[in-house]
Amino acid sequence: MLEKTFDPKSIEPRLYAAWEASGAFKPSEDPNAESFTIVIPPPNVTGSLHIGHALNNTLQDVLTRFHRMRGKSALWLPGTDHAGIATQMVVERQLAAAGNVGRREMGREAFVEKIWEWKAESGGEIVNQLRRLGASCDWSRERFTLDEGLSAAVRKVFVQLYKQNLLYRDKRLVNWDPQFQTAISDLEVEQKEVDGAYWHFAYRLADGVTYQHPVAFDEDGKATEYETRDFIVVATTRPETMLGDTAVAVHPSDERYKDLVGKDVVLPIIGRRIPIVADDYADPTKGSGAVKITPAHDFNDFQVGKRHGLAFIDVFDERGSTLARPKRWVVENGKFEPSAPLHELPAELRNLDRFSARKAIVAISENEGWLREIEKIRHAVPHGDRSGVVVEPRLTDQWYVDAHTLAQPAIKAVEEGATVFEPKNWEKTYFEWLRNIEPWCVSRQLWWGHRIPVWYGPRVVERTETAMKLEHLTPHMFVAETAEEALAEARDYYGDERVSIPESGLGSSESGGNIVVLKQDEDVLDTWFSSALWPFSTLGWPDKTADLAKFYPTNTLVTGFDIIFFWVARMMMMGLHFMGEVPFKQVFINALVRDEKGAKMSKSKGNVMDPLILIDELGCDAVRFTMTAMSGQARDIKLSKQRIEGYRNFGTKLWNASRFAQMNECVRVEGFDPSTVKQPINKWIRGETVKTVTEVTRALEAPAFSDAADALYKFIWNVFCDWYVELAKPILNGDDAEAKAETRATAAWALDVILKLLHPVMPFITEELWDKTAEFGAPRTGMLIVEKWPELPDSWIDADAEAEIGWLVDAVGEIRSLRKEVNLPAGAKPPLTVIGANAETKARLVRHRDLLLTLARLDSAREAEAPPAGAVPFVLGEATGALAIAEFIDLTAEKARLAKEIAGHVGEIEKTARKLGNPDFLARAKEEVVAENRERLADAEAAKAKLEAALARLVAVG
RNA sequence: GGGCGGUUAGCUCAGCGGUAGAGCGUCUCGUUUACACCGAGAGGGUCGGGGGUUCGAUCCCCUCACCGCCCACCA
Repeated sequence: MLEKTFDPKSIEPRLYAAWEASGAFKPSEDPNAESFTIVIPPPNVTGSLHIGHALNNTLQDVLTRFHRMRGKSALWLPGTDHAGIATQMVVERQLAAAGNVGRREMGREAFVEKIWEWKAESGGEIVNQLRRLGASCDWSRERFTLDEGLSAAVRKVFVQLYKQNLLYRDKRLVNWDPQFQTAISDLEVEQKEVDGAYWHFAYRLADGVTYQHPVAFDEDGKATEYETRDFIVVATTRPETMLGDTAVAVHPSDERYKDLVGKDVVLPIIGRRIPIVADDYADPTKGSGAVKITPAHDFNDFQVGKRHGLAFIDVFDERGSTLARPKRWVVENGKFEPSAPLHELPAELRNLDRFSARKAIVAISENEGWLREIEKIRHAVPHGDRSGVVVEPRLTDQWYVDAHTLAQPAIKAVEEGATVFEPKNWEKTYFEWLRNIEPWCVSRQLWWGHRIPVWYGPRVVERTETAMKLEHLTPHMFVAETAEEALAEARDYYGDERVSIPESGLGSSESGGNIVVLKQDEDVLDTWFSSALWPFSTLGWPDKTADLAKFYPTNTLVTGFDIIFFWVARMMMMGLHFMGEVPFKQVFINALVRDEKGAKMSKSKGNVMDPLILIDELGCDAVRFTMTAMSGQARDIKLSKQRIEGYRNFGTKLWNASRFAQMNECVRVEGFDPSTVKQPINKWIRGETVKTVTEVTRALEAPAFSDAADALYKFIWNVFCDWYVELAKPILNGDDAEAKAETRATAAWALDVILKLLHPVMPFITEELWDKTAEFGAPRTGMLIVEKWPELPDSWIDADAEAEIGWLVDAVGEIRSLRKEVNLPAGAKPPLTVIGANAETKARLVRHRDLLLTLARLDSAREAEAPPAGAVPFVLGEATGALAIAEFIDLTAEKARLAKEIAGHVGEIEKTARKLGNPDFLARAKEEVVAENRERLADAEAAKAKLEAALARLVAVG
């Protein structure tokens, strides 16, 4: 016998182990089976399962289990992401906490080794947590983005893109994170509103130049008063960069400064002369109309600097602290050339962090009298999304991917429907970003990641037969998939064997024996560079593997909208470029889980709900059902524990229905054919089951997860438990052996279908019941996880049975409702009389007398010509039902009840009649709608007549 | 500044052209041997405001208000 409740805690680990051991998670080898593939959005190795993962992975598992049961060769490919910055950060923090020396003191090799150690110890945590969620991933295919295979794929992609001119090295401004001391991409920059100010500075004009500047205006905005100025006012939000100013720009059409273009100003503090240039970038309506230009510290100024051939002066080091000697570049022939710094910073401004430098410069400006005004403002300032510190635009050499070129096929594929987003409106977001895409900076100055496969050696500038002249300042690059290949290329380039790569142990290590020593690029690649290859690198690319042939392109990608740019778009670009086919046919965008107040869950807010704790408390199935039910198409999900409890109860309900079946010997009958059943309730539940199979199948195909959850919930609870089980009781307790046997078999059959349909969403409880119910009846041939998905014929829906059971359900409902309204004690069992019944109703009354008596708690049910005295009437189809409850009736209350009900019908009659009286409605509305309204009117009138007759009798008696 | 969502019962959300739905919560009743993690019943909404299209609008269009998110920019 089943226990009274389901105990998830003891069952989940056992079943999961059994599934895994059975090989059920592996795709079937059946060569005729169509494939169904999902690649997991690889969680960070540092991560632990949060509620967003729970949602995302539940949906993937529902799909995988569904398609597996449908006979597909279903592969859900799992893995984790090395997550460059995040992991490096975590390990660095741990080392510090353990009192270790810092990463720099430790050195690159030792530090990376530490990370690997850490990964081996605790990196797999999230993978075990996915198991707790019931994820039916094929763990034998698990991948990690830094695996040798995936690393080879990364190198191949890098080299190919380079050779195709789609990847290049360039010096330009990047978003620099001074905390991590690395470049980051545009996407990793977050704009945050902060309090700031415009500092208005007066820069003195050189050579004693003066001009007339308007200071008062009339109503039309015309200047009425001028003052003579020997300075020009510029405003800035970043005073600390002024030491790198190389110009002041004014708009070419700005009358105020027309005569100053071409003149110089003297940069305060330093005393350096910088030109006033005319450039459209300067906006005459903003500030003073003149803007200081710092080409090495601002993206707009960078462009201005290039247009005017200005020098680029970088005043900060990699930490964002002031340099003693600012670095200076000039552009020659379109290339940045280092150039000698023109000056040093005054001693008191050296080696200050950005924020101290700002304070110091503002203080100086105030003391020296060139600070004109401080205007407080609130403005958006770029921050590193990981570090949270203010990002610094910085002039560095980095590797860039020509995203614009790669984006075009990715745009086209979605336009043409090769890949479809669900919900579709996310395509707009996708297009918007891809159509305005900027070059993608893929190099990172980190240690944890894929090392850039580029080696540098000196450039040959002159070659004679006996000697060559080498130049080291602008090195030659050897871009190759391996050190060996780079070495070979280099030997070819130098025409000499005496080349080595010491860190790879390649080439002669004899000191002095080499004429050239190559050095590999220090940087690593953006984590998303390797993630972009995920759908094919995990399947074995660049090798032409069987997996790749079978499982690419994948079917559905399930992910959050927050990584459409980071990941989805980039996989599209890389997949199309290297595979020639989209990486997935459908992108299902799931919502973001928020707390019950709608706030994003975050550790700092302390509102996180830990899915593992919820699984412990309420069971995995309950959490999964909640995720499935709430994954509608809204943008965010507000999760509350109560909701999960509700679905835990749902599981218990099913458990108890099975228990009921067991107690009543509803065991599976081998070879049972539902099409042969005779009992109306069995025909009816058979049809309801078919409808549910159809609906759940449709919903999971779409996928429309919440529709599936909804259909399952309603069928199992409101149809099977609330009605079928109740309707079956009299037969199961009765003497009709044949009907009893049929009902037992039908109940067992329907439950089996339920278990199958519910399995993708609630795998544990269904598998457990599948197993337990096999202890009786016919044995199972295998586990539910690999059971065939039900396919039932529509012909099993029986309209007559449906109508008949519908009538019964209505009758019971009417009587129950009535009993409450007249406050009939629960124990009272009045007789029911039905007046004016047609032949069918009379027959039903006989057939279902037992059920009516039980479910509506009646003493008797019979058909009669006239109602007994003191009976309370209700409408029952074409007939009138009456409960003889004279002793309980409050005559006044009963009159009021009838009057209220009649009024309801009158209202409806008026409304419907008005509609039907409208010639336009009759002429233009659809026929069915008109017919429906006519019927509604007739029904309402009939009901009203019956109740009026009853009321008349009541008045006569009273 | 550009874009995308949202505004429906106390709460969380479905519905998206033909008489307003669910779950939870609330209220009433219930020892009917599957289940109190239950059963039965009830109450509760001028579907954010205003226009328009239509025979008919919660649903389509316009507009306003508020809330949320994304992108871009601001010397």
